[in-house]
Amino acid sequence: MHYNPENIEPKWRQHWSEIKLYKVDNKTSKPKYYVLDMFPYPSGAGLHVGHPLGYIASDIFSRYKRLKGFNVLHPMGYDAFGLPAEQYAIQTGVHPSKSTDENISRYRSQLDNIGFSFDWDREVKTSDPTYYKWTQWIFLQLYHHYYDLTQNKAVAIQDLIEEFEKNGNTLIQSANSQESVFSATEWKNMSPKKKDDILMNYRLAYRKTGYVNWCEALGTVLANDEVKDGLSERGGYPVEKKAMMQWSLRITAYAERLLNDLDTLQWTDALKSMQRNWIGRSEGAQLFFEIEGHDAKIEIFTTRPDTIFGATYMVLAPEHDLVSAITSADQRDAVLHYVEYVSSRSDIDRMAEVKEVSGVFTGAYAINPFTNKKIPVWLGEYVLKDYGTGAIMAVPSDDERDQVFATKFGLEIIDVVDKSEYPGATLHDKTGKMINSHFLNGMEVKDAIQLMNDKIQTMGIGAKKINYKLRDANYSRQRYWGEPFPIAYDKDEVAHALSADELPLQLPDLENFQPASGGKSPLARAQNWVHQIEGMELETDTMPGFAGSSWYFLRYMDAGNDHAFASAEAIGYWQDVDLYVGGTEHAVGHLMYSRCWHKFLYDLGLVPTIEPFKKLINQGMITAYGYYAEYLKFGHEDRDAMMVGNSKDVNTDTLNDEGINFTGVGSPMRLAYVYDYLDGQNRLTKEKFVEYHNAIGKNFNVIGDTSKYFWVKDDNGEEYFTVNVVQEKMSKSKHNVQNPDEVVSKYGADCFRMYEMFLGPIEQSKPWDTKGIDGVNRFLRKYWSLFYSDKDWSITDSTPSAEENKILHTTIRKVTEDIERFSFNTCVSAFMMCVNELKRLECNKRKILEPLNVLLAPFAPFITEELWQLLGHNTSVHLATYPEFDAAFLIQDTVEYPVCVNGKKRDTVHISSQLSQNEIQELALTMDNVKKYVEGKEVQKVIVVPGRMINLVVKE
RNA sequence: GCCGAAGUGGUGGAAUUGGUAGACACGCUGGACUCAAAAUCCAGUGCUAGCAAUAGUGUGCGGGUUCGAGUCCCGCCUUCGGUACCA
Repeated sequence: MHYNPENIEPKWRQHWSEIKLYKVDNKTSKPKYYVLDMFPYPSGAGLHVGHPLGYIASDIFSRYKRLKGFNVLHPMGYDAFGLPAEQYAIQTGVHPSKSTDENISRYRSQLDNIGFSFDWDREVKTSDPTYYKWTQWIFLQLYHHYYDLTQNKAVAIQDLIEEFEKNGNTLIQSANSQESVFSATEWKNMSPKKKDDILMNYRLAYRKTGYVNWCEALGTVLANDEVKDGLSERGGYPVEKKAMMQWSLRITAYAERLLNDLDTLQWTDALKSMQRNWIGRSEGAQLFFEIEGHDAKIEIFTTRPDTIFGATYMVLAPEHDLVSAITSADQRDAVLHYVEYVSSRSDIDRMAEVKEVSGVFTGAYAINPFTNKKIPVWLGEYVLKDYGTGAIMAVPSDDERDQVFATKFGLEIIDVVDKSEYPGATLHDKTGKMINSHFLNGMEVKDAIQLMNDKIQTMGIGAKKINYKLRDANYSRQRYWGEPFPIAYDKDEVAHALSADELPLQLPDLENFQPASGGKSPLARAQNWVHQIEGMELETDTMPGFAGSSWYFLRYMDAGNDHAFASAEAIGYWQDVDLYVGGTEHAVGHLMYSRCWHKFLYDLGLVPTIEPFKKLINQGMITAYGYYAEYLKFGHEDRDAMMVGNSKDVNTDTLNDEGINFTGVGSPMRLAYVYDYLDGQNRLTKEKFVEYHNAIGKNFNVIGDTSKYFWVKDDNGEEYFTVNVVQEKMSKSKHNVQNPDEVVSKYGADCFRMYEMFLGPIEQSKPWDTKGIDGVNRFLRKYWSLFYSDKDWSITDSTPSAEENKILHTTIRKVTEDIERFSFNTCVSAFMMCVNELKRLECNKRKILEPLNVLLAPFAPFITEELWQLLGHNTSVHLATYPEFDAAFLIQDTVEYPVCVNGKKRDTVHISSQLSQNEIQELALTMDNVKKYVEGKEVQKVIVVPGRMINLVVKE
């Protein structure tokens, strides 16, 4: 019998599903282990070969843990709310729930095909009302709580109201955005609207003004993703920042805990440092500057109060609240113009721009509280509204960006730190001696900072403060396909929460998914839905993508529960995620939000752990090759202005002779599926281009008219242009999605699984290529042939030789170690070496092959199950016991040593492992090849690394 | 710009703690089997020179530490991910 996955795999797939082999119980005496994959967004392109990379790794680990005797929770579900389904609905009229369900069923069949050990009874779908009921419920808890800094946890808003009734807000220590102070009496006399406004400033889920990308021409709010260079990606219309009342989550209340608890996690240092930098804690001083002729003060935050004598101007973010109030009449036009310009710029553009700074003078002057000098107040796009206070004191002598700004606009620069005693120190280093700074002169920077902090406090112009780069999360989206807020507003715009028994608040059915007028969510079109509560209007915005994904790992513990997001018993048993596998693209966003929600639920006593994900592995992306031809621009009346070719090929001298100017490069043109038409140097010849265009290119908007292209002639007179090959994300729009089904139908799921692992380290990104898959396929057939010689079953019960045992136990050790460190590619190599060697020995012994079969089962679940049954078992190999490693089989009596002279290998020698270092040394010196290099020279030193190598240090 | 990661043969990659660079595969070359092909098996394969033994050289670039550096340090380059409304 020959290995034939087409026969084996469907049979076991069906059998395992029938007997619910992977069903997991919440009650068992076994130790628990929770392995989680980041759940996918079910896109219309289907699952591509990149998705399963992490799933296969986690599946191998889950199966390994099961064989080791753990009760393993390994679930899967769908992050089903999202923008693409809504856009598809706008284009086609197909309801997002319908397209999402279709995509999900496709994903499901693709996942099933690969043989994962998911317990599908625990599947979750974030867009399911039985799921988002609990997303809404958690939102309500956030709404009903504030963060108490004395207890350092979330506390019920009711307690806060009682405190206000007793003391106003004079005593309470909390995370808030309330600016004014009020007494108990004042509180009691406030209108319900006023009370609601104040409570909003304390709630963990609260409303404030936020900025969105507004596209007037499309009448809609755009995601950052949909904006390119200040224009909408669709249509190329102008986009500007627009202020809107938005829900926010007060994640900043948890900043300190999010930072400190990173230390308890087994995550990579890279990931932790990304999170630390994202939180961006800095200690400094809050400081108020008076403005000449105005009552308002400018609040700034600085980590360098010591440099205040060098603060020669101030910069406000163009969106700063004070801008319109302080702008002088003669600067008004310039300021308005500048604010309009900046509103078209993304935060990334604003931060990334270093060469060309921009700014405008407001006409106002602030007073430097220490020099009492008038300093001009400018606007600059490099100051962001949401970072710090949205205003800075600029010290051009000690900050690079301030320096560039001051130089450009001719602003005064005063040196305040002398770094001459610290050669090599940069502006970023907090070192040096203070100069030109009155009472600070001669002090070290560190001491000066401390002194200034105290001084600011005693002068009453500010205070020591800790600032975080982390910002409160914007939680509103003007979209249809997301969780509705369980919030209704009365006629005074006072927010009222729905009660828990009114949940889920379901999405209304719609036929038109276009945004409603004024950039409102499509929900505003469902007027009956909006007004379903007498005298109230429901919130029409929906929650963002991260809402449902911030707690889904808890739902898997008890997926069907209708009384709680999960029962206390289930959560008590499963506790937290032991191993989380997912992409680095989620390194900050999703992981930060999940950690925050988890800590909030911890404060409420609903989860027992302070962190949700103990250990985390980042899987790399599988990318695809993309092929591009550059658009070249020419200036010549006889030719079209745009041609396609490659700027590398353009000889500008020749062009100029012909009277054609090469004027630059436009955005490149994608040549989908062009691979088969390229030659070895990635050149596309004119002849091949025509073939390509007729067969494929014309379907992908590739221009067919060859005269529009810039052709280069090679020595043989062949005309061509060069195609650039790049690695890029797989996506439907790029037509580069590789479907795993195709690979599975050709080679089988076992082969697909092992090949994905064989491609390389799990955490590395790599392009998809099936070039090497034959090697894995050969391995599986070779493995099968150990059990079958030709047609006949050949397993015997005879006793294994020492060599056979050594091969087996070497493999057990290697594979086990490598699974534990998530190095699955080297596991596959180890299996290959093992099978190569057993094949060489014609080994067909049960005592070797049976344990090997269990060892291989997590990687190749189908072939091992088939062979397990043929070996005479009547329960699944996946319920077997992991083979034990026995070191006794690996004892070696000789060791092979490389012998090096001055670090270069000159010979190797086999030495008994019993020999002493001295004996080894003497032996090495007698070797012919060594003598050659040592002769006539002085041997200064002999280094023997036991079991590793011998090095002779020789001097001329 | 800022934060994080990666860069090793023609290709994917291995080298776990500073100790034989290129394991395991793909591809390629030659051979066996075959009427032929597929499959399978055997041998070779970093680069340069040489019939060969062998020598030199070699882990993105430039320096450094060390008996010894792919691995550690300093300075760069390129690519990828994130940058707060893609998921």
